[in-house]
Amino acid sequence: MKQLIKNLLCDAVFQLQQEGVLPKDLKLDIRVERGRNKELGDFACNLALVLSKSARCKPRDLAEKLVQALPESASISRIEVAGPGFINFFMAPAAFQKVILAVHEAGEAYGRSTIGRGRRVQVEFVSANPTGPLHVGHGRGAAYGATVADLLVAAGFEVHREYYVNDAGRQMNILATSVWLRYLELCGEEIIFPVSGYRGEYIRDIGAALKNSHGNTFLHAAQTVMADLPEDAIEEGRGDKEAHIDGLIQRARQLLGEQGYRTVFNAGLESILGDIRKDLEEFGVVYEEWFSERSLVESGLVEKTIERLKGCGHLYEKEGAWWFKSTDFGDEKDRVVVRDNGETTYFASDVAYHLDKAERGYEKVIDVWGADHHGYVPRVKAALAAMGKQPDLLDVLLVQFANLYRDGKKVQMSTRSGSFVTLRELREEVGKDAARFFYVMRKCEQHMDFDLELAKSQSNENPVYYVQYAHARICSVMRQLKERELSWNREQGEAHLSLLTEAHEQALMASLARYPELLETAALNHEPHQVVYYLRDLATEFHTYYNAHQFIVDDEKLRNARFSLILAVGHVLKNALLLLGVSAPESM
RNA sequence: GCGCCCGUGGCUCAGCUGGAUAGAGCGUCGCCCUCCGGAGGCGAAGGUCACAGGUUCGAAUCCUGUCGGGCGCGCCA
Repeated sequence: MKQLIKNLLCDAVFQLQQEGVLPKDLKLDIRVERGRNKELGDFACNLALVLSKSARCKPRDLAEKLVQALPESASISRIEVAGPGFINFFMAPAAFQKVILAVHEAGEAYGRSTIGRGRRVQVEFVSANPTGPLHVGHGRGAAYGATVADLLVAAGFEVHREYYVNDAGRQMNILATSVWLRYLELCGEEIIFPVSGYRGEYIRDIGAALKNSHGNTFLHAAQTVMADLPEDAIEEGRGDKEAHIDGLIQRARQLLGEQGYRTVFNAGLESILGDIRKDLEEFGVVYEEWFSERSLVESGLVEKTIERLKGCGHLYEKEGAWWFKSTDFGDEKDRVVVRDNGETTYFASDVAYHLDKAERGYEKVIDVWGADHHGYVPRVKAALAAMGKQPDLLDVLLVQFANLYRDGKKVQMSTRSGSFVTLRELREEVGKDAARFFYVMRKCEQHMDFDLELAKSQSNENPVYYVQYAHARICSVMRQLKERELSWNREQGEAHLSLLTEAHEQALMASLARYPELLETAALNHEPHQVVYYLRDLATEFHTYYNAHQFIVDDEKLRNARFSLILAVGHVLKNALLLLGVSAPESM
């Protein structure tokens, strides 16, 4: 409908250009908007205000001329000039009625578009270190990233969802060592667990599994393990916990050998990654690819990338380390890629990873990161630029933290004390539907307060239930129809849509017509929250209609027409809910 | 100190990329089924859009500054 109006306006502008009212060299960007309220029409256009300068006449006068020049259209019943020079369009009722046909025709595909024209987009999200279970902070990134990806699919893009697995580097070695130490404990050794180790209960479980599968293969006496290590910082102001843990890692490698160490390491990695995978799957989040950092290192791609940067003269050596001159590309300081001990940094892997992404031929690469990583954006873009890639290829979407509230009080969380709420616990407490819905309710750059009580409450305060209830209610009415031994006659209903003249019915049809546009903007702007707001609006309009009118009426034609409408509403509610990863129950 | 994000009714947030009287939900108050699920609906009260300038026909929206909150500024990942 928008497009129709745009076309008409385009014709009008062309005609005025012929008449010399408007200059010929216009850069046209015709914007058609939905009217704020019924009196201002269904659509409005500010074209006259925008063009008044180049036409050298008052906006209102130009608006009148444009209206005169507009071709006739059966879809439009009335056109008005209002306010400072807006052109308001009132659609003919029949134009909205067609929407119902479109919904039934397209079914689950209604609202989807081809605007993406099959262009390939990569979306990387969550990518949490596999050193422990996902917590509620990751949950928001998961829900947001998954929904953005699904929205892009709905908009006709070809989407590649990816999880970057940080399975290389120091943190993973700390994990492997932690697992080994717990294993040793289970073998009866007395271990003083390092301050910097991973202390979660799940590490013990992995250690136990390791003992089950490998017996005493990795057993070494505690004295041997702990001998001559830098002192740990168990007490305040003494020792060096970092040096201690690094010493332990070295010791593990020594005593276990390459083979054995790898086995312990993989036991930890696979267990935790498997858990994360399952967790996300249960959350309705799936990936095309789990991309391993280790594979990047082992394939030599990291090294190649460093050589490439060196070759371009973007690296220099200082104090034994190799630095990337990211300040040449807008970063605030240069970054180390190879440490003085010869190891490459996490950043080096990430540069290689993003180079790889850039060379895979995506139209767009989207990274969803926690907002605490925002300082990281300039250096990655700098690296892309240095390697001759378009930095704009990469869009980094930063997701702010979510604070949990219980009984009006903030739930304190800290990784250090291990007192963080996991995503799994959240799902178990409030359910997948509420969690997915609540997470995308706010735009991503907005700090979010996640009210646990509200998410759990089965009442009108809970927006998830409110929307789901609308869907269930429609299904219920349908069941009711059958109980009265009636059925919906689609053909008759669609033949008599002109009977839908009530204001509530008009409003619903207008909302259904708006859905495709909504999906499009939500997808292109990466704004799932738009869908949430739309859902609530549509549900409200339906509930209002429900309270005001009977659907199961004696007049057969009207009844079928009304069912055509509410079933269309049901379809759209379901489509939108599923897009958010929320179920659309038939009864509650 | 520097950088990024945020600041809209008591609370939580929208506001369609500069438009016509700033909107929802919750909470508060008052109403509505002998009728398809009251997990619903209708109505009322409640706002200097943090503050001060600027850009223009027009600013909650763009620019500058101030104040307040969050986050980040490692040869950690």
